[in-house]
Amino acid sequence: MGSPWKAIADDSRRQILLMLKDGEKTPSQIATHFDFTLAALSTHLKVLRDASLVSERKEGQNRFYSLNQKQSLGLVKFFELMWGYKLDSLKEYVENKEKKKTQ
Amino acid sequence: MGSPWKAIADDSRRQILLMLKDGEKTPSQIATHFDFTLAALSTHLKVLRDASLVSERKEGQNRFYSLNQKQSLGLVKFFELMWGYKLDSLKEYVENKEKKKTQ
DNA sequence: AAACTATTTAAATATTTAACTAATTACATA
DNA sequence: TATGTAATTAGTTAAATATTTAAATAGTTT
Repeated sequence: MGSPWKAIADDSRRQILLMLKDGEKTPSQIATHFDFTLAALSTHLKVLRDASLVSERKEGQNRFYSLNQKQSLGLVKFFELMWGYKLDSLKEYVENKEKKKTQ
Repeated sequence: MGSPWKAIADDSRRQILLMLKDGEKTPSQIATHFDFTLAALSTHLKVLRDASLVSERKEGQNRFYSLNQKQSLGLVKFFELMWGYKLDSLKEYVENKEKKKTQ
């Protein structure tokens, strides 16, 4: 499996992930938002797939890509680890954001 | 400022960050845990510094590096964004972990 | 001041990565 | 079956990155 950290390090690939948060999309749909070729996008999708950050579903001549949330949750584990298993910082951060939202 | 995503994409640099979670360390101390040279470590630290993931404190002939938590919290914002501002997944994840800890 | 210690910076090299064009695969439809 | 469409794979090139050795900087000690 490819490194999810390397996968997520690229600006375009992070944009792709954000693009998928509202539901699955085909490479052609995603490609319209970028300047580079479909071939380049295809390689980006491969990197994300190899890192298990996205899943691919085939339907006829189309392929649908969607977020694979589990793997990205795994990345948060690192931050958790970095903050000493305490989780306090992360939790406070999350709850703070939540307050802001409901204000 | 350098990209914190690129900074954190490297395995060695993530290890360095974890090494710092218990408190500040000098480059020489950190270097003992790696196979590469002190010069290589110095460049890794520069990348982390440029990404504001660590801070440097000078004292005599030593330099002490420490975690800069604020910036790494910023990275979590991306995951939050990816999960649709809902925060539910992240929150559930955090609380789940917390439960496990106290079990 | 000379020698030593801690660390960074510079220059060179090797590896990895991102992008392109062109070719290929796979499916759909006329 | 020929043509079109969707997407990937291959081969190439250019740029970025990681590492090394050697030199430089800065502070300490004798």
